[in-house]
Amino acid sequence: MSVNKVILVGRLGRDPEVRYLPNGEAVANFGVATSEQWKDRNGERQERTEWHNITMYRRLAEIAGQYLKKGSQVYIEGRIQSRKYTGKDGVERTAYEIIANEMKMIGGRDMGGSSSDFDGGDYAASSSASAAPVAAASSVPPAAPRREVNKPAPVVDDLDDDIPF
Amino acid sequence: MSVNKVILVGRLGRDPEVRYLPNGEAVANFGVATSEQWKDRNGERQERTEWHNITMYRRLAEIAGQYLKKGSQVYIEGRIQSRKYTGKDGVERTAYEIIANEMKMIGGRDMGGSSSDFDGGDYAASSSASAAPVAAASSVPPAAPRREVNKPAPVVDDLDDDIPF
Amino acid sequence: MSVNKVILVGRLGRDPEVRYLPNGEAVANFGVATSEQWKDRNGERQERTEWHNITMYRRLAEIAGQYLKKGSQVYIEGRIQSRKYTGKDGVERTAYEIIANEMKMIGGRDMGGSSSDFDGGDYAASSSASAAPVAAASSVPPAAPRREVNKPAPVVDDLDDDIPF
Amino acid sequence: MSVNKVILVGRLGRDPEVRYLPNGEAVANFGVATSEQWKDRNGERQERTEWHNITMYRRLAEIAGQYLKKGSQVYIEGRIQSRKYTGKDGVERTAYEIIANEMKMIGGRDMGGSSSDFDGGDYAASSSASAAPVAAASSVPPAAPRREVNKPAPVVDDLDDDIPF
DNA sequence: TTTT
DNA sequence: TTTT
Repeated sequence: MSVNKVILVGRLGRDPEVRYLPNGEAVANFGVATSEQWKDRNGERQERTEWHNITMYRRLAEIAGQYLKKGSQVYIEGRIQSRKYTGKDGVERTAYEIIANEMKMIGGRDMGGSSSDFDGGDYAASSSASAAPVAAASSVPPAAPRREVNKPAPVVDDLDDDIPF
Repeated sequence: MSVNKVILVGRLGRDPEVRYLPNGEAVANFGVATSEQWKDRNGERQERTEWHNITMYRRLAEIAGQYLKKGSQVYIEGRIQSRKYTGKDGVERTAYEIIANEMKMIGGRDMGGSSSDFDGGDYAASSSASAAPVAAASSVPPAAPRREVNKPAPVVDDLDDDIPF
Repeated sequence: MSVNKVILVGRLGRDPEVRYLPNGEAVANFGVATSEQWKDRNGERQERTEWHNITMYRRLAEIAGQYLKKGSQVYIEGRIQSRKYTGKDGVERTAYEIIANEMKMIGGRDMGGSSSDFDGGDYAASSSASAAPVAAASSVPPAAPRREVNKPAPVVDDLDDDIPF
Repeated sequence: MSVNKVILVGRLGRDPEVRYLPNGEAVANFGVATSEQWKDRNGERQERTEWHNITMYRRLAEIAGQYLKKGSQVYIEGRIQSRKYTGKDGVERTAYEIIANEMKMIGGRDMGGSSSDFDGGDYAASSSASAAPVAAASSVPPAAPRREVNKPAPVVDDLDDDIPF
């Protein structure tokens, strides 16, 4: 028995990148920034920003592609997952990402999200999605040449690229 | 405004490693395993274990050093923090760790933890600890040659080693 | 957009009480204790126990009925929900309960739970369960004369009793 | 060992009510609404709103009094606590409230909160506050005749009123 | 009592 | 790469 839970509230650095697995399942990737402020011992205001790589599958991925935009503020629940990969430089590294199983749009108004088609909402991964991790390949982030996003999202044959995030 | 929160329940893979910063502050590092089970599309039982690198400071670090052992089951609350470092091979990598601000011992009994001196308990990082991240150096995990643990923990002069975790 | 999330780790005060709605859906009710200890300003050790009324539906309810027992340690995730009811004394009161959507058995071994048939596990409410609250009546806790539990659980016609929890 | 944690994101129904204990400690009370939407079996859109009674102490209470307003969107972390009281009608009831130990203002802009003096921020209860529950009396909500709020908050002699929330 |  |  164990628990591996992450709760984030932050903003997207870019529009989500949505891709499709050979079996038709959608996969969305995007970064979410959280930042903390504090005063150091000299009383100086400090800030530190952390970028979280988010991965969503299926319906959640599709919703992200439709409604989330660069700058959108989101509440995300998920789990931490690490993954080994070999970079173009032939070096093995470990990437970590948050596999989301729940997402809620925050703040609403129109920052990142056209209020005309949508005004806030919350979504959960299908039960099976949350229980059954998809094959490793599916959680590999987009390759070097970025493609169009939120558009006629291309069906890709192989997500097994060598560059993470 | 943002939220960066992690909740874990899992077991330690080793005894915690406790070190001391030049200013006398304790820093504890240890790994916690969480695992998930699921059935794949062929109905085969699958399991995946994730190892989380935990970092604790100050009082929480000292308590970890005193009461946690390899195999101990713990509840941990903290935040995700990443950190760039250059390995011995000269390659730059990013490590992620969980900076804990709360810890509770679970299950008790005698698996990992002598019930004679202690029977469960919960601890929170001092408010300032949670608000003010210590200098980056302090969150660097132990160097290659492992030292004694939970013992007359040595005061180290420099935590700026080049190997993470 | 809003978030209403509760995370509990505690022990059951009794075996779960499982009942069935007219439509065949299972409903489980049980109390979980959490306690906090602290030292008051006189340095005296204080303790306070809180009892949480847990409600589970469907598969989660059935699993609770099968595997949870008085004394079992559980991790529960859910939401807070209040409910007005009128007691036998004709007085209206408000009860609050935790509608669980995830449950994990902790600690294992044999305290509350026969390790022969089971060794820990985690369960999530079906997506629809979490999305669609059942009619108010279904969340009403068992009436005064306690019935058999974890057994050939009786199909009840009406859960609209007037005593909460 | 146990965990009793609540995470809420919602909006204040009214300005916080801040009072002071005889010892000078501030206590803030306010309601936060969370709501869930779902479609029932007839495909009809349903909504249910839950009101959570929030209690904050000390610095957190003062910050709430200063920066939170009716309509403000907040992230709150705390624990569930119940409390018995006898109403004016002589009937004993149990009230539940969320004792907050962390609060973050969300969304910013000017809905509920003058962006001139403040633009988002996060606050944690002092460590001692979170560890040591204040005397029961202190968590009793405001009595019938509402007093001024967010103003020269009066020092009250006794919070032992008989009406909760 | 909030908000969309 | 976000935002205040």
